[in-house]
Amino acid sequence: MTFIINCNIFTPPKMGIRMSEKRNSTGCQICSFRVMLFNALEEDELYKLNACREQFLIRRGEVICREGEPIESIIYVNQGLIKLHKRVSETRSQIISIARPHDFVGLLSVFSKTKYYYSITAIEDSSVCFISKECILNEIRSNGRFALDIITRMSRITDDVLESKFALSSKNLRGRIAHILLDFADNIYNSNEFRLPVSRREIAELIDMRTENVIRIMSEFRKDRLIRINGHTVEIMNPEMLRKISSAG
Amino acid sequence: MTFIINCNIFTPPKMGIRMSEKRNSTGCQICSFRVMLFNALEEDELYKLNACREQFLIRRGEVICREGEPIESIIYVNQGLIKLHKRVSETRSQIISIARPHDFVGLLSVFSKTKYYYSITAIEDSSVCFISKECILNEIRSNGRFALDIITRMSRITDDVLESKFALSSKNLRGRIAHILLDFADNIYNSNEFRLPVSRREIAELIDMRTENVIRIMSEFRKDRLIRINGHTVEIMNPEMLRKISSAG
DNA sequence: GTCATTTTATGATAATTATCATATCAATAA
DNA sequence: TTATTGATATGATAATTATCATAAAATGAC
Repeated sequence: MTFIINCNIFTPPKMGIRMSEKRNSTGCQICSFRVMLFNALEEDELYKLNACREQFLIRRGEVICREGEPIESIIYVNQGLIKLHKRVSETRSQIISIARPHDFVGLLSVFSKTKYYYSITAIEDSSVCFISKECILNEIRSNGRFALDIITRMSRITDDVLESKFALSSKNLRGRIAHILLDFADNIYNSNEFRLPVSRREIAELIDMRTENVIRIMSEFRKDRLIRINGHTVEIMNPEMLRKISSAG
Repeated sequence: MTFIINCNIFTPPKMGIRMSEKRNSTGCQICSFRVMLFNALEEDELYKLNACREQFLIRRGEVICREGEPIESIIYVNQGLIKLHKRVSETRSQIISIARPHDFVGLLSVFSKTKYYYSITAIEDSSVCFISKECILNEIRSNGRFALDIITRMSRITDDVLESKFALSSKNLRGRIAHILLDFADNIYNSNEFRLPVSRREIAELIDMRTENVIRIMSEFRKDRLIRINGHTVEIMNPEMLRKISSAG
């Protein structure tokens, strides 16, 4: 519990699960983070890093870390979706990215900065691991294979954010909506039917649009039978056309 | 010369300078890349990495690497300015970033990808060092302090690109011009008077605008006495107002 | 279940930005 | 030096997007 004090987790009662059996093979199986590290670490290194790790259940809407807070952990998503977001003005925010299962939460700036320049909030009920940044830095210093693995994995996250951002900036509004719907379908849910985890406002914040226009264009897509909307569930009916709209954008 | 074959450098005659005296202290002084590494490497590691390095003079406008080419080097700028750019359509390109002296050229994707997803071109006559990616990866594997240094330095570049991109996307057109002029003044030239190294079209590609609007707004800023333009030289006459325009964006 | 707040939906209007057109100037190559 | 191309400049118009307004539906707290 030593590092968790510096991160504001609000909901009492805390539903944290302390991994009390550090060598328990049952724990080993259910924790994808541990599995992920398996290749780059020796058993004792795995043990050492695991000792710096805490796993928590986070409720939908809970703020995990706020902009300006010191970065003392690397956060990994076992389950759920997490948004990185930044306030732009009194009334506007941007969502930088959505971290999905088996992603690290955050960008590589966690290594070059001491404070978060964004906030982190759970979009849906999630299970995350907090790993002490200091422990990771120590491991990097003494294990180059681990260093490379971390660079590769975390740079992939940052790359995706960057590529998506550049792609979106050359699209018109319809192209952006098409892009984000296809992203959800192809990269998060692997299905053309999914429960949209974010509101129209959050979509707007993710793709740099006004909420009204998100609402409007999704209605239009529904009217044109490109998608079907039933409550929070969206089904893509015409993926080819959506792809065309996205790339023409 | 073994790794340079895989990167298209076109201009004959090649003005490359081969660092023939690998332990020559004169060479050590003029190469900022070598100075940069000093803290993280032992002498023999420095020697080893230096053996994988080639320094070149690149002419303004020369393409250093093209989108789709394999990534086999890490590129470092000793002198000059280098743009990372990507074609969006037949007629449109985006400039991802401009690398300045003492920067690495490229993003952290060089570690997670095998091919460049952007092209690299010299904006002005430049001196760059190509360091074999394989050598760097080997060094990372065996030297955690170096790994950490590389992560930190290269992630800073990627961070800057990301932060700038997000900042720009919430600004209007005037705010973007103000932002980029201040960026040149504060972060590249450290002076309110500088020779603009890029055309209006390139500025447009850098900040997601149409060329005509870049021209128009710079003319307007000149008419309003916020800047003075004389040939390629720009002088910021009213930095406070530019800052206000940039943040109001 | 009630109530307050937020979200979704739609219409109208205003502002911003892109596109098209024309002309002049500057840079480059032969 | 000359011809060509690209860059800069400006005007007019069209398209896109934001903003403002109103209303209905959904959500969350008590």
